[in-house]
Amino acid sequence: MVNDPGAVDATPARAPTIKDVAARAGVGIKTVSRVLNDEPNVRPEMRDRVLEAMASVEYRRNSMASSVRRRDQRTASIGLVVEDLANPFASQLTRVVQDHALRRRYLVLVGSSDGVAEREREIVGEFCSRRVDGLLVVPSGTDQSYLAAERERGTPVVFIDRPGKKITADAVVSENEIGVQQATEHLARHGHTRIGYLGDRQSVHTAERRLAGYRAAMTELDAEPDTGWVRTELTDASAAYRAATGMFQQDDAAPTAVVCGNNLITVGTLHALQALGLRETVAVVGFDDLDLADLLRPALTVITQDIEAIGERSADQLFTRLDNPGEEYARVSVPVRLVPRGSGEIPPPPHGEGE
Amino acid sequence: MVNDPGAVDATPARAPTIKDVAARAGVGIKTVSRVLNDEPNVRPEMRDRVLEAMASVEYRRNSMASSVRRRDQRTASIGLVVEDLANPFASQLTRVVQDHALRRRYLVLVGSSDGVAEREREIVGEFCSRRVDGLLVVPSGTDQSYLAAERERGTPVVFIDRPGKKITADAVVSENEIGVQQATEHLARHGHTRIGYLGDRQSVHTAERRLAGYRAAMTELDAEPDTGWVRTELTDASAAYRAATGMFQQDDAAPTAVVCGNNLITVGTLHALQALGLRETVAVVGFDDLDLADLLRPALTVITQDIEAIGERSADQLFTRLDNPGEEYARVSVPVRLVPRGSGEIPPPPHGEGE
DNA sequence: CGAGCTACTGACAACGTTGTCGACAACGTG
DNA sequence: CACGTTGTCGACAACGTTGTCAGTAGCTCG
Repeated sequence: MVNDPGAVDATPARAPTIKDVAARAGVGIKTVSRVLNDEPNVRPEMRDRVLEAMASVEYRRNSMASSVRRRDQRTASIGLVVEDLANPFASQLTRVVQDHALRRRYLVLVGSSDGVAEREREIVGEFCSRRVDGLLVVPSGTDQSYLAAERERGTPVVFIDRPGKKITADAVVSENEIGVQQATEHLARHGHTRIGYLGDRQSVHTAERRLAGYRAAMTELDAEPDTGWVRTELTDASAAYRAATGMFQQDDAAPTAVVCGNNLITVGTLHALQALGLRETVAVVGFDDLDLADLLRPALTVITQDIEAIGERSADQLFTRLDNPGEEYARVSVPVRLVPRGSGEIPPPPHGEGE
Repeated sequence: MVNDPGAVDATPARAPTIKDVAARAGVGIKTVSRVLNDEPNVRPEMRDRVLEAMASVEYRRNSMASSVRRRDQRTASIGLVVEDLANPFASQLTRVVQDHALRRRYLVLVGSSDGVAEREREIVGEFCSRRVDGLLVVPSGTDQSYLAAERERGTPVVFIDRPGKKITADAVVSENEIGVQQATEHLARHGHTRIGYLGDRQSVHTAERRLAGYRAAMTELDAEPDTGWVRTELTDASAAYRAATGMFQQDDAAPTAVVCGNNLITVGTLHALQALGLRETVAVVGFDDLDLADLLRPALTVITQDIEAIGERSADQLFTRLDNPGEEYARVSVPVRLVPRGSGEIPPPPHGEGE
């Protein structure tokens, strides 16, 4: 079918190379290369001839070939592995990282692991095969030791959102524990003692820290939580919906306030409260902001992570490590912020408390 | 495997090549290459030796070098240019495209143009310099003719969300006009005749189509809209907030329902209605879904784009064009869907209509 | 005038891979 | 046995670029 004689294919569809440019400008290929890389010792007249030739054939450097040949093999790209790019946290993070990388003329490759360890490895493998200069990873699963091999071969790694397991490396994390602790104390300050917590799988580092924050606050308040007030292992909104429904249907023992461990859980919980007609009765603080949080009634009180800072710090960390590899590994903590909007300031019902 | 923390610098941080693998396996480099590419005519015994050698040095193919040498220069990557990756529409689209690309073992590079034509060109240039096999572009500005050059050199282009200007090419777009027309008719069916419209810049193709849908519906309803009922050129939520505030403060001439041309405008409008205490009085239909739309009260009625379909169709379109370049350019229309949730079903106030 | 510099230029090797081709062995066929 | 065929393998060239180095011209300096 390719041998169709009728096919009009005058253009060989081949991209021009420095050879073409050199021929057209009547110079050697090295001179073209020099102009391309802004190297010194090129007569301005020559430079102009080359630039003109480049423009006339619409030359585009082949950066593949370039980085194969380069001494340092640098590709001016970094890889970012997130859980799910469709999640606002991930996409905003990606955007921030891209902007910071772009400032140094770096490109960012992104992949979604869906929280599956094997996918994470595949994506990392793919990135390394493209010889990214560094990796930013939101780690999943129980073992990131495989990254040590990549690091030894010259690809530094910075973990984001939670530290990698079975490996020491740079990490940029939010102050999860402090955030949830503050949220719980915030509810307590508004009169609550019966405070519940809904969280993700304890195997996820952030979830574990957040629950710890809740526990710390409760202990400090001398309010030993009822076992029915804490539910974990909630992996999505519908699981949270069911858990919240169960929690608030306990007639006598239901909490009067609840902290939600992440935004999916917040959404599920709000739906549950809506269905039970308790939206204006039960106080809610969510972890992670939501787009329309301030349009809800009552508007949603949240603990927000500083995504801007997380992205910036992790990109910076990676670039400094690229520049000087020998340094000690650092763990960077990024503060979180409580944003009161209404739902977290609902007082407990006036009638006497049980327990 | 190697748990020796004392062994430092045995490896000079150089990634192993097929040469290393070949030496270790005691075979020629070509045989390694054959194993790598699953080419036939390799004795199973040889294959095993090579695979073992690869594993023992943790070999990772250098796909840069590979695509430089390959006959077709294919890099197994495509470039996607969106307006802003932090926007849910863009990030969901990216996710869908990535999933579809991954199925064919393609990687997706993403860039945010911020709607700036020059940024778009820069990103496209960067992608082409990395020799992506194809481009998916949400076009900005008034001229995409520069892409013709890339196409002639073998990089096909598919436009998403709106067609490129000053160039004919494949495009995958939503049925914007029909969507807004249906939204307007939906409001009319619920008794409204005084229906307003808030839209983005008319220079944006989708915004232009959407306003056309509104106009078509209004004409069909014999309801010539008051000039105060249509505001365009709203570029962000705060502009929409001001426009909506102005629109609904016209005591006598205010509309009883409004269609919002995109999700930023919807957010601004909802804030304005909230501030004016009209949330439960004025009917609202938004274009594009919002994360918490169903948690609002009244829940938000929207026209949603089928992002899944858009991503899938555009990826498919690009891949078919990669496989057989000669085809006619196609414009694919993806249907939109009206999701009634409450805010679009609010009836007009009972007292007599003006006009 | 020659020696020694500096600025400039291009021929050529090299990067890690894939494409081409020829060598060689094992096989079936006549 | 001669012969072609098939399967297997590696030496080498080539991709588009950058690194090395030698060469040339023009200059200064003694």
